[in-house]
Formats: sequence, C-alpha cells, structure tokens
Amino acid sequence: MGATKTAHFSARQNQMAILFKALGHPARIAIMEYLIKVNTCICGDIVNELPLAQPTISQHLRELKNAGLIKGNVKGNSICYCVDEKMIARVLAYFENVSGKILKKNNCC
Amino acid sequence: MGATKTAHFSARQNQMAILFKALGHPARIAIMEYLIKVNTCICGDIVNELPLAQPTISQHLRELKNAGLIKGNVKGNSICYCVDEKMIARVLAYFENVSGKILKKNNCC
DNA sequence: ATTCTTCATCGTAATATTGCAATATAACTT
DNA sequence: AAGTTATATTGCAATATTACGATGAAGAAT
Repeated sequence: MGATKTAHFSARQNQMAILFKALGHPARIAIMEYLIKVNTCICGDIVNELPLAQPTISQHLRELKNAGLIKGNVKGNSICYCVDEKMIARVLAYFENVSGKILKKNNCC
Repeated sequence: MGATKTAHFSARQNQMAILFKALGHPARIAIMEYLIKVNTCICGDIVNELPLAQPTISQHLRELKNAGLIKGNVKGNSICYCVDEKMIARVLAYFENVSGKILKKNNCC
C-alpha cells in the first residue's frame, strides 16, 4: 500500500487534508508568509528569498496553487503570485469552529 | 535528496509545518473531528469509528501526539485520547494573524 | 534575429509516508 | 496462571514527496 485511502473519508475531510498538507512544509509556509509580508502580488523574487533551487520552488508554488491557497496571474514575462483570501478565510473558519467546540468541553485529561 | 531541508527555515516555520503536516491526512482530520465531536476523552472507540486497521490508526495517533495536537493518558487497560486545546489555539492565532494581514492588502490579482 | 530573463516541466535519486499482518506489551479478568 | 482486551511496535511493500540538474517555452531586451 502507501496510497492514502481517500475514498473512505468525506469530501470535506479530504478537502481540509489537502489544504493542511499543502501547508505542511516549511518552504511552503515560508512562501505563504513572504507573500503575506510583501502584501501584494510578487513577480519573481521568491526564488531569491528561499534557499532552494528554482525548480523546487516552482514545484512548491504549484502545490500551493493546486490546494487553492495562492493565485497566479501571467504578467508579461513573469508570473504574479498572491494569496487567495478565500482559502485562508476557509481555514480560519474551520479553526474558529473547532476552537469554539473545544471550549465547551469538560476537560478530562 | 528527498529529505526536507528544515535547517534552512526558521524554528517557527518548521513548527507550523509540523502541525499542518499532522493535519494533512484525512484519517487524522477524521480522528481530530471525532475527538472534538464526542467532546470528551475517548478510551478506545477510534478504531471502530474509522475504516482503517488498528496499527494504522495507532500510527496516526502517534503522529498527532508528536505534533502536540492531542494528549494521551493511560487509563488502566486502555488509553484516553483528547485534543490539546493549546495547540488548536496556536493554529487559530496563526490564521487570525494571517487573515488580519491579508485584509489590509491592496488586491491586485 | 539573437540573447536574456523568467518560469515550467521532465527525469531521476534520495527519502518519507501509508497501510497492514504479525507480533509484542501491558493491564485487566477469570 | 492462563486468557482476554487494548494499544504499540516491527517489518515490509506500495506509493508519495522532496530536491535538483537539464531542458523547454515564451516574452523582453538588445
């Protein structure tokens, strides 16, 4: 085996897992944080910011894009990346929900 | 190659990546959601709830525990698992921060 | 037109993850 | 003590991820 048994879980659970998996790598965290820090679209730059080769970063960007966490627009020669607020809002809502439910818990551990 | 270059990223970035990575699997999402749903510590049960073999679930539980997302207390014969609120709070705070920064953005894409 | 810049893709090696059968451990039951 | 129950560990096969050199594609600059 080795492949995740996605068929056994709900679409929503798989969706959230995809989102978190995309964030589950320090390079992708660093990319997200850089995009947020510069506070605008970035064309290029990312390769210079991180200690990874260009193909590796391109691959990480693709994964973030596939997960829907960032958007990429072609702008002449280069590509302009930025955070997709909708997905961030979705993750935030997830944790607000989770957090709310935990607060009501009778703490037994 | 193949190993993540953790040394090149900050401790905080690696820490957040570990947290998200732990959540980046539908079985572990399902485990977390079950723990939240039952709203108390659970001794056993989880194996019956999920369509995975006992060793597989044990492994997922260990990963969640290593990431600090759940706690496990020995209770006689069985082990009592529950969500660690501190970590959930930490993730929530992370996204609230991120979300706040994104709202101030001049949307260019 | 040729070269440069920017980014993606391909191929591939190294490593990690997923899942489970088999087995081990440890406490509880009789 | 022997059996039962609950969970962990080991070992392994299948698959996925990470990283990068080489190469490709497409617009920009000369």
